[in-house]
Amino acid sequence: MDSIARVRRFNRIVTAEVGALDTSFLSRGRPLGAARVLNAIGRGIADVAAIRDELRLDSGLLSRLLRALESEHLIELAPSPQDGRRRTASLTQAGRAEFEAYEHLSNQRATTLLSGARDASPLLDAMDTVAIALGRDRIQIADADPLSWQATSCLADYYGELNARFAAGFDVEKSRAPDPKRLSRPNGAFLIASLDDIPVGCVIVQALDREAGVAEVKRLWVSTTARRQGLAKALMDAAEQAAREMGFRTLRLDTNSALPEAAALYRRTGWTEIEPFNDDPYAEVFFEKKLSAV
Amino acid sequence: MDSIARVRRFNRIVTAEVGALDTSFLSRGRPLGAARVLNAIGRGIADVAAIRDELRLDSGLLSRLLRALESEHLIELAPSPQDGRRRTASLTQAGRAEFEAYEHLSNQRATTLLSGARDASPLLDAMDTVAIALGRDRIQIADADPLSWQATSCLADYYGELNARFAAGFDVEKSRAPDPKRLSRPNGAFLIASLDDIPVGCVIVQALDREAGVAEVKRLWVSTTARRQGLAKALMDAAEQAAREMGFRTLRLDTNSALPEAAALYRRTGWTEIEPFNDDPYAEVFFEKKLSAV
DNA sequence: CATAATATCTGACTAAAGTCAGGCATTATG
DNA sequence: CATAATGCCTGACTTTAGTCAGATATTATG
Repeated sequence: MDSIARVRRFNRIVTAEVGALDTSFLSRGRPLGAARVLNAIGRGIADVAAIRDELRLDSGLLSRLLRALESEHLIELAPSPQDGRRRTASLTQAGRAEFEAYEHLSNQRATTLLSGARDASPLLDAMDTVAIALGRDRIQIADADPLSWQATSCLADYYGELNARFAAGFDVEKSRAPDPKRLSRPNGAFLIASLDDIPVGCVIVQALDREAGVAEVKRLWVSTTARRQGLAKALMDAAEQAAREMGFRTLRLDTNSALPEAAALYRRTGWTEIEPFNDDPYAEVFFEKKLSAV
Repeated sequence: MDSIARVRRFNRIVTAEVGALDTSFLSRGRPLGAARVLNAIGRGIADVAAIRDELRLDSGLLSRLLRALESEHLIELAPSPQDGRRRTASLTQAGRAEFEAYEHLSNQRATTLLSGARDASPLLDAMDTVAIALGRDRIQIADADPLSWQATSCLADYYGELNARFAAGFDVEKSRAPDPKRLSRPNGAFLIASLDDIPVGCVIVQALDREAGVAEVKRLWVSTTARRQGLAKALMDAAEQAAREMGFRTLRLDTNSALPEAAALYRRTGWTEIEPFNDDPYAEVFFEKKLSAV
């Protein structure tokens, strides 16, 4: 079937649905513009310039919207302490309550949408796939706390996938699990790719031999909903960059033949196969890459 | 991860994308409202009341938008022949060209959107899944021409799935393929469930023994992107209804143990297992259902 | 310290969208 | 056939969104 027709059907149907989203923004008797500004402030966007940037509003228009919210006693405006020309907006108590009311409406809408399906998870996966494909350009890779929920959730998904892919399953206990304490710079890093705070992939860099300048790359994972977009490559590039920044000159990694696309990526990007450098029961193939200078 | 957060991320990202859709509607220097009306008329929505209904416009507002399009010589308005109070809109030649220009922009946008992905098909499947879940209530089941592209595409997908599911594959040639000539009422029917003209499932009813009032149900198929929403049940209900309307009192069908969810549905909905009634090589289990009166 | 640059606000606009009470034909109904 | 109902139109509004040229206050810079 024609793929353009499919995209357009998607647009048509989702436009109608998103129109309903606007009504939830309108249902509290406030114009859309004012509701959007209140929302941005509630989400922590405080500087007037930042709001203008986020919502792409004209300076004059935003000024008036802010005054309207101020006269409703929902927000307060104060000059920025750093720069007296700038102004910073914050929610009053009433404003916080109003913001929460909008949040509640949005959550309700999301719940209603899911409640129709007998099993929501294929729908959620499909939504993730679409959102990630459309928001591709906004995916950011950054250092993360290895104990954060984002990191934990990435690892859980990674282990789940290995368990499904390996003929004999995967048991974290048998594997050389990364030590959170060794995952902060300059000894290592837990890098997470995320879209709007939701993780879509990760990779770990961890010192193997500090003196020799050797580090190891582990836990390269990309969400099933974010694949085929070059994200694994971007994560590996970020890992190499992080390793260079921490002063490592050589990277090593091990992998398993049940993950052929990973090995293909390594071979494609300058890694060469080497002799085993550990006795991890799940490690079958070993790679090394010499890093060029920063 | 929190499913509500996932739905809201989807909404956020898709809203931005759909905003871009508006710009394509605006890029021809016509207000959005007028462009939407032109579009509706181009899509065949002719009656003024129908346009009002489709676009949820106020009678006065639409009247003005129509006049604006008329003064641009893009549309013509004429009283309806059936009812002199009603008016019917149609595109002039210039209007048709303008409509096509909008169509071209929309198609281009769809193409751009797809061009980012290395492999568009997971994205397209995800879009279908989302669109079908959101448009669930608008799915309609109707008789179709067995030679139409919709019917052909349903059967092709059905055969493809059997081929993937059966250990030994599936060869249409070996199966008792339905005869298009026997698929029009009162001898049979090819029912298709579709959303916005795009097929999402099908089922066939075909006479087995006219005198005895026995018909057969075949080719029950639901698109992978439309499953778990009760569509198979709706198609079977429609098939039973069609059979009743054509005067059949008994329905039979055969199925294969590689399709356990189908057999489960039949058992759940009043079908009972019977002795084989044909020698189709792919038929392993046979069912029958007596139809109650209309 | 004068001047330029920056950040926001104000006033005076316009365009687009939407609302609503009536008006005028046309059609349905007792 | 008179009356009611229907379908659309008109005029007179309001609200929302958006634009833009200054005004004002503050901060940076030579």
